[in-house]
Amino acid sequence: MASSIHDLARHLNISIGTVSRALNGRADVNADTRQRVLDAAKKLNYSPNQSGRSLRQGATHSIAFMLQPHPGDQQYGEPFFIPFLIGLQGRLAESGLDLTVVMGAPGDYQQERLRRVVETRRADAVVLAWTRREDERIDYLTETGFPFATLGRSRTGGKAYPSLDLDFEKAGADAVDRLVARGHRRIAAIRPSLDLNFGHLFLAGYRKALRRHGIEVDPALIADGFINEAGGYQVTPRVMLAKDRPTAIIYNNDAMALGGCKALAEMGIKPGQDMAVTVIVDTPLCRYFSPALTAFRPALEPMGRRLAEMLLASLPAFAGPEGPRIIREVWPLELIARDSD
Amino acid sequence: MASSIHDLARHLNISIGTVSRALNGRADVNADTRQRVLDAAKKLNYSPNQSGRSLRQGATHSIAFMLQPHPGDQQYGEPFFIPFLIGLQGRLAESGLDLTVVMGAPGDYQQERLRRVVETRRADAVVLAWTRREDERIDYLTETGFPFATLGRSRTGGKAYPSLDLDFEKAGADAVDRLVARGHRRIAAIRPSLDLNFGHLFLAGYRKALRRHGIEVDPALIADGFINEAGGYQVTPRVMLAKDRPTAIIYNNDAMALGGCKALAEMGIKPGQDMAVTVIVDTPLCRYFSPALTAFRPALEPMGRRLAEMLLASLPAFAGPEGPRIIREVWPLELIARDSD
DNA sequence: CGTTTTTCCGTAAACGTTTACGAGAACACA
DNA sequence: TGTGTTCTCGTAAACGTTTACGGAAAAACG
Repeated sequence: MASSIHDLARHLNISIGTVSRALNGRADVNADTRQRVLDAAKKLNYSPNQSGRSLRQGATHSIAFMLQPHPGDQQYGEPFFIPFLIGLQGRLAESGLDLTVVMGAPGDYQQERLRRVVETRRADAVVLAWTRREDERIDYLTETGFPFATLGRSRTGGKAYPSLDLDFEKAGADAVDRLVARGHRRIAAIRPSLDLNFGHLFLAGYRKALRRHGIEVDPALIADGFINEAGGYQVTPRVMLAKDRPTAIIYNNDAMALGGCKALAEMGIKPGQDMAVTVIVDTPLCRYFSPALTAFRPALEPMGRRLAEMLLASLPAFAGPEGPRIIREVWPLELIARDSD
Repeated sequence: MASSIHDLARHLNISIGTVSRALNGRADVNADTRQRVLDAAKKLNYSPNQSGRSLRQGATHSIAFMLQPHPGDQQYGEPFFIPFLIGLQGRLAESGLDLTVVMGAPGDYQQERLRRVVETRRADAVVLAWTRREDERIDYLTETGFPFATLGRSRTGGKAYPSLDLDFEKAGADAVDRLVARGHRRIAAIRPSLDLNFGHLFLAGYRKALRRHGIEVDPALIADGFINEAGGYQVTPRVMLAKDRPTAIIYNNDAMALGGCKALAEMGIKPGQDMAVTVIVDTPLCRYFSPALTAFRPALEPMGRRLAEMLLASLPAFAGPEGPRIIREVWPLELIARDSD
């Protein structure tokens, strides 16, 4: 069916070794025979069997991205990644690497799936997202020495791996600054209840900024819930019960903000009018919601490209002459002012 | 580093053949030795090298989904797929198959990428989406005999492959019926200008329903544009120029509807008030837009599961005792009435 | 006890590549 | 002519599996 390197060799009356060398552009092959090999390859529609190559070289030439839907979050969490993935695959393709997204079922925190990818050597490296403060995936990968990079930081105990994250701390502080400048002093913060690292960072920035403005941090104004619409809907009433009601709410997440606005509406409170609402991570939904939600926007596609470069730099096979390097970066979020605050 | 079947064999003082047989559950191996092998495998943390297996068996045990961002459509088209992919991978996993999403750059219509997947035998089958009326990918796959299934139909000249599609024709007709019942007679239709098959189906249903109601089809009320927000924004004014203005617009696509609503707003026309707006394929954006858009919703996750089953039934290695079967199905879209019409 | 069957396992080939090694031919140089 | 160098290519091993085949040992049978 599909032609192998043997067919090619037989057809040209030449040894398979020479064919392989010609195809792979090695120096020790006559320019003339190389051309003949290339022509024949095109004619016979030959392309090398990936399993064969991988087996021999011990490399798959593909990078795995672990995509992990959150439970009940089928709609929101992942669109976020598409532009990122476009950037990632674009850069990887330039280095001859494929990007394969390995899907998991919602819920299981992909530890098992990750093991499979690593142990069966389906990829040369993996890219992780939704990093947690304590992330067993990172522990596992560093232990086994399998190459990886993360979108998002973690609380790493001195482990070194390429990572690119957004400056959620600064965004949290910026959000507070902006609200204070507009006269607010009772500012609530709502974030996901999971151990997701960006939730912690956001809250740290929020706290720091409040203190800087001489505003006491009121625990009654801080809450967390499921990272989806239902979570925002459930948890918003809680901060509204504070004896001194908030006049502004910062949501860490678009889905939670949407659920929160629904809860506010049911209390007769109009976002952008009776209540300032800010979202940390912008998505298309923020833009089209009514009122349009003020949000902080990441540059997802460039981030994808950049993380690919960082990962490549850490791989011996792709690193420059100076050898592998580990890079970590934190990128800013851009404020997009809209109508909700 | 990673343990191979040889390590296992050496450790147990047994031949690799026996180890392999034990691991693969073949009958001709003593129950006792099998247990010893399994224990050792767990202890040495052994798992088979995928490249080795694939090479020997001629099968990769993975299915590829070709994800193709549309140009300028980084935000809208793909979230659509996530629930579908969840269903797809869920069912495939039950049969021991991995789902890998191969990303393409926006723009190139993935013919080249598809070739690579097929020729380098990176997957045992592929799943296509965004089928066109004339689809060269389908031609290519049927010619080469590579197994595949499609989300969406095509104008197949007698070619047989598993496919699952939504009943866009009926949705188009239903949309018209509903608008007519609400007193509209000047109904516009806006769809993507690409050769995407669902655009044709939608329009056919639209036309048929109009005729059934004795309403003449006015070409001035039919337009197409880029399948993104800018496209909807650009093309909407065109139908508004008809001498007899429409009182309702059906959009084939959420992004185009959003752009269209923006155009309408700039003309001082309020969707849901001065103009009925209906969208064929529902997404979260439709729900959160203001006014919330009436739309037709697909059951994406079950569709994913179903298409996986259909694909499996067409693969000799997975088909039941009756042998491979080719199935095609068309699923209904459910009307979600909201505020825009 | 001899013969047949069954059970279990080792041997080795095969999948399609890449690559270290060596050898023959051509060439350069003295 | 003899020696050393450079080009080019063939040979064969290796990557980690699976599996057809055959054979030894054990069991069953008469």
